[in-house]
Amino acid sequence: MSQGVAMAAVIRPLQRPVPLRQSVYDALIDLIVGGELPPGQHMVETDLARQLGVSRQPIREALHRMEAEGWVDLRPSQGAFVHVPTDAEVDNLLDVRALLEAETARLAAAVPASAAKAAQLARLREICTEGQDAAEADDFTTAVSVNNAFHAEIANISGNTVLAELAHIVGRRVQWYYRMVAPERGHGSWDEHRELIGAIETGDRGLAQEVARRHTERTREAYHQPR
Amino acid sequence: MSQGVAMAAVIRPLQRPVPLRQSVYDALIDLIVGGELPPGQHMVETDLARQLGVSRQPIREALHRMEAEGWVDLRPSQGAFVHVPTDAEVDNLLDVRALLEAETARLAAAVPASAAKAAQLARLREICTEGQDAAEADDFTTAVSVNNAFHAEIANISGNTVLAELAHIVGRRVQWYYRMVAPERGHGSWDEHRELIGAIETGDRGLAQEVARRHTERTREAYHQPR
DNA sequence: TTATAGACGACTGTATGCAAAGTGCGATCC
DNA sequence: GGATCGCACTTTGCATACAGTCGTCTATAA
Repeated sequence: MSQGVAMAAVIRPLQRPVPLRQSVYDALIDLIVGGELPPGQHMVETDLARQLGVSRQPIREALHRMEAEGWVDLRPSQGAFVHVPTDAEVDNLLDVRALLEAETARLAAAVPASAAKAAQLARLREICTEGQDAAEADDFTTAVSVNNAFHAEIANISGNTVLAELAHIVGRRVQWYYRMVAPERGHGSWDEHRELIGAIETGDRGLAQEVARRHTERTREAYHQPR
Repeated sequence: MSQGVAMAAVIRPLQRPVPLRQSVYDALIDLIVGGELPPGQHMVETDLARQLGVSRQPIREALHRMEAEGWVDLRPSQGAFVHVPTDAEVDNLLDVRALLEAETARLAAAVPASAAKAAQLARLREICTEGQDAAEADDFTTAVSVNNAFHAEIANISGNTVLAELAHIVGRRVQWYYRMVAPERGHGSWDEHRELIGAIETGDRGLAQEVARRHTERTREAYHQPR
């Protein structure tokens, strides 16, 4: 059967020009996570615009999105301030993350075995190896991004996109908070990650849920450790 | 003890001038939930601006926030379209809501009894009565808002503000989807609500969690009912 | 010296303008 | 008659301009 376009299977929606607001959004989050913009900092639109070489408009749009995701607080007629997390809020956020990650893992374990799932599991193992390498090399930056990729992949397997998005947003904020108190090392518990993969592979929902929850709890302990 | 300002306990941060974008945001959500803007509808900034009597700027800002919360899809250089939920996505969202509401209820049940909690429980019962009245009067609009108030109050009791916010956002979207398929009646299961209150009051975490989950599951059944 | 009123400066909120990208329609050619 | 190319219109993306508000600093009076 001939089609108007050859190789239709390979053609994808192709990447439209990335809006400036998106780049600005990414840049600002990096600045916050990286610590250049400390909590409580007043983010003056004009300054940011000049520094990033754009007008105030994309800056504002990025800030609004960041407010919706909890990165900044927007006080009317005063502008944007980097969000200052209280201890109680960090606890709350960790609770939520535990909840979301556990459910994600449970759903992923519930997915019946298939060729697609096998491929995703293989990808998970691959990510694990990368993470371990980064951890051993004390490469914190890639360790973080690899960790994100790991959880994103599990969310992928689970098949619940809504849950995946929420987990992603919450996860990034947790990483930010975590980095503020322990900037020097990632929680390189890649063995736990492997255990989780196993639980997902064998389809043991309860175990997957439990392992994920325990894993998240460890972050809380690390956070509350006396420093 | 005399203070510079009398009645300090009553004074609150006071309401700063509400930005236009906020009003626009509320108005647009009402339009979507109310069905004036059907899913897939192209929301032209200029038209909305003229209809609401403001410039394009506040419209854009509201649209960006609405995208972050899943109300509209923003296609680059094409504009905003009212989000079209797929059946799979509705299921996903219902799963997430079940998860969030159940956890909220569990946390609320875990809060130790106190004068403050007693007052909140009383408020819950009050809301229940209002809801039942509205349901019996077939006043769907207030029934919905009362239902929202009910869940918001439980989230309040739970003390986890992060969870509360998430539950609120997800809950509103569920109500929208639900209303699209069953515009004529609310799910007036106020007896279940009362059962939930009881579980929270006696501090039975497991029961509270279970009741909340069951309650949410009923929504799913109603949604998938052949129509 | 302290408290208060006034004015100045800075920043946000809103509106408008301009250029580029996209879409749809019509003319044209096979 | 059908498909394709090109043009014009629509709409967004970004920039700029203006007005209102808030915070602060200073000068003045008690």
